[in-house]
Amino acid sequence: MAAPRARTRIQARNSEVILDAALDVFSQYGFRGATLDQIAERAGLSKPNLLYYFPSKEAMHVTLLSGLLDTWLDPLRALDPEGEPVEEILAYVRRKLEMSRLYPRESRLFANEILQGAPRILDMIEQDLKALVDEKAALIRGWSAAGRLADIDPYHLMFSIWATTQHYADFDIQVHRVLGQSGDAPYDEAERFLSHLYRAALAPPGPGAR
Amino acid sequence: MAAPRARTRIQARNSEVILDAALDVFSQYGFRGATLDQIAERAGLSKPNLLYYFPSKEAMHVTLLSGLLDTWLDPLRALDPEGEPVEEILAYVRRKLEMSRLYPRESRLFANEILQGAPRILDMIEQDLKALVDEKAALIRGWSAAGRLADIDPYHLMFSIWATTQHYADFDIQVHRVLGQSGDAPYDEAERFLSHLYRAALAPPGPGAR
DNA sequence: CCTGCCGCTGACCAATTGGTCAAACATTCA
DNA sequence: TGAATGTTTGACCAATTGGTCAGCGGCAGG
Repeated sequence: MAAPRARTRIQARNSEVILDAALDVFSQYGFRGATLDQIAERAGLSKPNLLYYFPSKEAMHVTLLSGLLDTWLDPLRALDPEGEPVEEILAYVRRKLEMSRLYPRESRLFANEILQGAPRILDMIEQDLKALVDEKAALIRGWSAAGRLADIDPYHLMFSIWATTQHYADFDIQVHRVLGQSGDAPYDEAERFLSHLYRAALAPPGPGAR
Repeated sequence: MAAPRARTRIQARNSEVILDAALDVFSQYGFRGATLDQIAERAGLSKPNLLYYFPSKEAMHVTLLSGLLDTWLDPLRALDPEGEPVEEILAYVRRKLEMSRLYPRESRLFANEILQGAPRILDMIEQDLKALVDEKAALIRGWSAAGRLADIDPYHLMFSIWATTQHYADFDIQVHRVLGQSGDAPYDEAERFLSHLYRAALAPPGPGAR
């Protein structure tokens, strides 16, 4: 998911191995709780070797985070002003849920960063994220005003979509234990549930609503 | 919120001061990322003094967590089988949102623990939490079967309620930055939004639905 | 006023932390 | 093949970590 700079084959491979291991550890323990020894062990490399590829622990963390927010927002960017409002938002929910299913570690890395006060991505949140959200919020408000969507707060709609979809990645242990299931089964159920939830809440108050 | 054992006045006061400081630090950095020095500084006590009241860092964490899950489930326990289904669930959402507003640190402590794999509360989740959720899920299914509630998966309904309400505590930095607001204002908007969301999704398919 | 316990602390400890470095080893390419 | 370049590591370092301990102060009850 992250694409490190690399000049040689070995650099490309090892940078990736390191970032993958770092993602494992950072996403579980957060930046402060992670140790280079843990990352080194999981990467199958020596600690000094990690520091041959990255100048510091923080550099690994920044590398992981910097690419993340961008990828994370792709599903929202894809919200199409030309599409049918309810279906567009439902498709967004599905894309977001798919992100949680495919990239749970990235979701947890992000959650950990926010929980710790977002020290390294506060700027990005206030700039890029806010700008995109404002844009899409205006779009959704337009849909509502045109009667093509229920009259709903677009910001809190997005918060709820983020919360419900990321929940399956961030709290997956709880989800699996409560359901007594394992694997990806919860995601299929979640998709059906969330489709119902948002379809019902977003349906426009048609002139002669059935 | 937590009630430490205490024999003398000083013990009662200092135990509470320590747990309050520990909650600050643990909820932000997680168990591994938290340090006794941080807790000591925030509590205004010396590090050895902390360890006079608690035998170890882990003991503080366990003390905080042990009381937490119980309190955390109170809103769900209060779901009344005798009540009107839709209003009962909406009241549950409001209680849960109120918990996030009043106890955001506790919410984050819990989130951190789950993110790290719930090493200290997995048992509680599989026992107490699962039992309560199963019970209430059966109740909700009954309501649906009786046509008093939409036919909806009760487990994922609860997941979505947890996710959306706790989001305002766990991701509050993001929420505030995106909204460009501060203080409790988001909570009032959230209550209106979530009421609409769940009312729409839970409304039973009445025989002659209006 | 003295005795005894509770509360508190400075000094200390071993283990772990992120990070350095010189030297050894491997690869590439002329 | 050999020199230059790229890769790896053991040994090491200072700082920080969670935790110990002997002793000191202060308050309470006799």
